[in-house]
Amino acid sequence: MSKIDQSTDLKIKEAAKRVFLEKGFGGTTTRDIAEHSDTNIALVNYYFRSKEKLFQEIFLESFAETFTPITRILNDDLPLEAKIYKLVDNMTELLKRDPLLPMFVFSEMRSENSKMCDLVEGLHKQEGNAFITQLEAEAAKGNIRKIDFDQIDISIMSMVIFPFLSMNVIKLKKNLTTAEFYKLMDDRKKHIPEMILTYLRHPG
Amino acid sequence: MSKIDQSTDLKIKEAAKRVFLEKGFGGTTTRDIAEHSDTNIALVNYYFRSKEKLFQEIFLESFAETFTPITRILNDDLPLEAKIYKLVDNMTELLKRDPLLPMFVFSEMRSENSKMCDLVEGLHKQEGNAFITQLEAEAAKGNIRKIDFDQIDISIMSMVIFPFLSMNVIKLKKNLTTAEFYKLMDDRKKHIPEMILTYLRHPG
DNA sequence: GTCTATACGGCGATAGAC
DNA sequence: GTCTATCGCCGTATAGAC
Repeated sequence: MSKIDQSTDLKIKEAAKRVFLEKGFGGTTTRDIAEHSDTNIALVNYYFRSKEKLFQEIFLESFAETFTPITRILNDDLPLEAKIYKLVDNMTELLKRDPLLPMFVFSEMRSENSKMCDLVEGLHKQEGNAFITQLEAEAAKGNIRKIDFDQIDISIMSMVIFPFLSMNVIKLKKNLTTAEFYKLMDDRKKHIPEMILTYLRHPG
Repeated sequence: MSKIDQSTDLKIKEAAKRVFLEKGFGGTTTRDIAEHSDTNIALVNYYFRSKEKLFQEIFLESFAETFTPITRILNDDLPLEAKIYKLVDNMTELLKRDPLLPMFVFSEMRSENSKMCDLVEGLHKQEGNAFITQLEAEAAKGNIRKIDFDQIDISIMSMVIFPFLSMNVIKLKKNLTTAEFYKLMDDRKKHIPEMILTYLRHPG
């Protein structure tokens, strides 16, 4: 289907996603969405009943879009080293395509009593974490040091995702163009796994 | 000065900061601020002329509050290992006191053409980075491996700050209370420097 | 399904009394 | 400096014609 004559509801949803990702729920108006989708306010409400409903739909999709690839790779049947390289590579590519995605998700979950927290809570009640299990198995075999592997989990996600959240600060501080920033992110595909693996393999 | 009878402008500013940090600019109303400061809308506008002006004042202070401690420690005259430990420790304590600070700063700078980006740009035009210089000196002496040290800079900040940005997601995923989460953050005061130093000292 | 017109409330901001 | 009352605008949402 061509981008021009796609169905109205899809046109609205895609425009809404763009605007919500940039400005968040509070900063976005239904008028914004109507204009960006080349429709009008009445149509937005016709298809999605309210700004709130439209937002929730997009938020949940964005949340899944952010975390499904991670979960999938973490549960893949791959040797530790390959898994870490693959995880960092895939996540980085995802974030390069959609750099505003994590800021959108996290900033809408900033408040502990945010509706989004409740919304997400229903989704994934501990869908298991094969990665932690795998690390523990390697540690039992004596291949890596034995530590609290939640820290490793958190550290990998931090090093991959945070630079995109703080993209504008980094660009200002280090005086980078967008292209240079992305180059730096590409270099991290080697840097991050090397750091993690060096640490894990080094005797505690 | 007691918290009860502090000056009106301060009362408003502190309340505004609390509300802005939780809900951002778009999610906050002048009425919110008036209620939380136990005053009224007229007074808010009397002291700060507009919601926008009040916000900018608070944003700039929050930005400084976030990055001044970092810059100060990075420019301290300390051996590498001690500097990294101190940096991680101080930052973690700052974030435990004020966990919403980084989300506030980064989410208001999410858009490349955000007014906040321009505002910040005027502040610190490359105030020098003694930390990178120090790393390069150590590398020249052969004490640590020679790499792009911007990556180290970014990785440390990521590992310290990101967990607080994603606090609510982590708490959901790992089923943690706030106290347990903070305990995890305390443990990172050892984990992060160990990871960084192990990597740096390991021959490339 | 799509549009125009409009209802209705909440928003930021100010006027004017005290 | 502080308050009440109010203005004018813009937000979401809907009614009703086509």
